[in-house]
Amino acid sequence: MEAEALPSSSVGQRGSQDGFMDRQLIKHVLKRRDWGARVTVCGWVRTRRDSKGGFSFIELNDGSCLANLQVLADGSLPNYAADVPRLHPGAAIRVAGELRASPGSGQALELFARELVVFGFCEPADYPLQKQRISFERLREVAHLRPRTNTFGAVLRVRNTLARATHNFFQSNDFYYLNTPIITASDCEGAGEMFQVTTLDLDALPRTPEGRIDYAQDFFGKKTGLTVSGQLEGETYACALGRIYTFGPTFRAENSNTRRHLAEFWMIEPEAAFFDLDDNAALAEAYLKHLFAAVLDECGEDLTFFNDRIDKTLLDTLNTLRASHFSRMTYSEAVACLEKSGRAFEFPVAWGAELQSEHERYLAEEHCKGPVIVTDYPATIKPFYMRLSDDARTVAAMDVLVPGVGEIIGGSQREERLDVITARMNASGLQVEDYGWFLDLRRFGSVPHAGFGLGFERMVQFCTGMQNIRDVIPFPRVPKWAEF
RNA sequence: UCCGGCGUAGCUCAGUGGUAGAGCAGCCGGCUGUUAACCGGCUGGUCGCUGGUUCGAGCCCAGCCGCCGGAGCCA
Repeated sequence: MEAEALPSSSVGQRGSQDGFMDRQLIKHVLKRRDWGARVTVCGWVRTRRDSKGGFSFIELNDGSCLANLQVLADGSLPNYAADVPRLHPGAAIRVAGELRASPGSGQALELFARELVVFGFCEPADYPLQKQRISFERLREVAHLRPRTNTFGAVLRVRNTLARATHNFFQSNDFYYLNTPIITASDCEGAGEMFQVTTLDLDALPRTPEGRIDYAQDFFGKKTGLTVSGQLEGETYACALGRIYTFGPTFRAENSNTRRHLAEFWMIEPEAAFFDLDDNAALAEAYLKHLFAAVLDECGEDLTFFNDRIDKTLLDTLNTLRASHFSRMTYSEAVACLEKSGRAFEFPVAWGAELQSEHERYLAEEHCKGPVIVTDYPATIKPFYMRLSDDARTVAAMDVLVPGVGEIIGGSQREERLDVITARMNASGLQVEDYGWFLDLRRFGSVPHAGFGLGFERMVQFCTGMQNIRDVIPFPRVPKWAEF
């Protein structure tokens, strides 16, 4: 092989004319078939296999896709003997070379290295990610390194596609992206416990003459916390601009220890004026199906990986759902269905009681065998802001239940009648004066409107088959865990 | 928070009262256009912590800590 001089790539040096354009991402390189072309890639070594014939195979991954690029490094490299034997999993390198058809069976092409530069070696004795299988539980303890694994790289790529598809869907349906506050004094009733935000000295709390904590001296002059929902603020913009959606972090200080709860998670909350419950359900269904289609169309390689390694039914499920019609039933119909099921549930089924997890699971996983939208819940088990129906027993609530994950969406048509909502607030023991601005929406030009909240991580779970929600968010926050 | 399970080598796990084991990883050697590479050897442990029972505890008991699953709360 003739030693042809290649222009030295500038990564890690200054003064490049082309900037980042002078090296390629592996996902693009893997599609090329222009043998002999000069290519420069940068990435992390996944594994190395040596031939005593004087050359080595290096599996290189740069995160741009699941697949690795096979690099062939041989003795014509001046630093072959010095550097290549030290390239253990995790080492970071740049390779410039020529594309070649691979004679081996596992890959169509390989990069024959003409230049190999090591950015950083990776000592195997200390590096947690070796070639052996590692449990997800263990990987949570090395959350700064787990994105270098196949699974977590794939999760992030799917998550990214879901985020982009969320914006695409709402933007193309004329919803405005609205940023609602992270710190708020309004507690969206029924949504959960709030994390308190304060600058008060906890060792020397100021007190009022009555002995209570004097929040007038706190940073905001009142008691504040991290948002549990942007809904109330979202309604204000929906009742002005028509259609909005939020997509931001949400915080719940519940001591929830399950595979589908986080203390910090991301939620998408569309809110639309002139929408009734049926519009709301139609929006939810269209949105979910848009997301299924997006990951199927854009994340095929990653979904195939999840289908092979995590959940054998994933691709079938998503393909079926993208073109399906979601089941719909009222709460009353759901109760009747559960009663007729002949199942011995741990918790009794009765009209007026909450649907338990086992009930929701039966409806989604066995009766409907797919997503189901349950509507018109008893007013007594839902928050004050949901619209009271004419029967005065139910509210225009809606939950979307999906197999495996459970409740992925909760929403409602909002109560737009001032007299009705104040009566319900009083009945719930809420101080009407605390919600003045919220009630103004019902006082001035009130309109029917509706919205819902979708738990983003639950959607990522559903689209990847990942069992534990802590593995679909980069840095999970749960009780007793806030590392990284 | 409640119920259940688990905690042993860097990782994944076996070991049910009598001198701590395997596979993988690592290191050394061999072999090979390899691809979860393979073959031989070597290295590697305060058995989560504290206390108790016992001649003797990884194993039995109690408390604590942590993790996992289920429930509740919810997205």
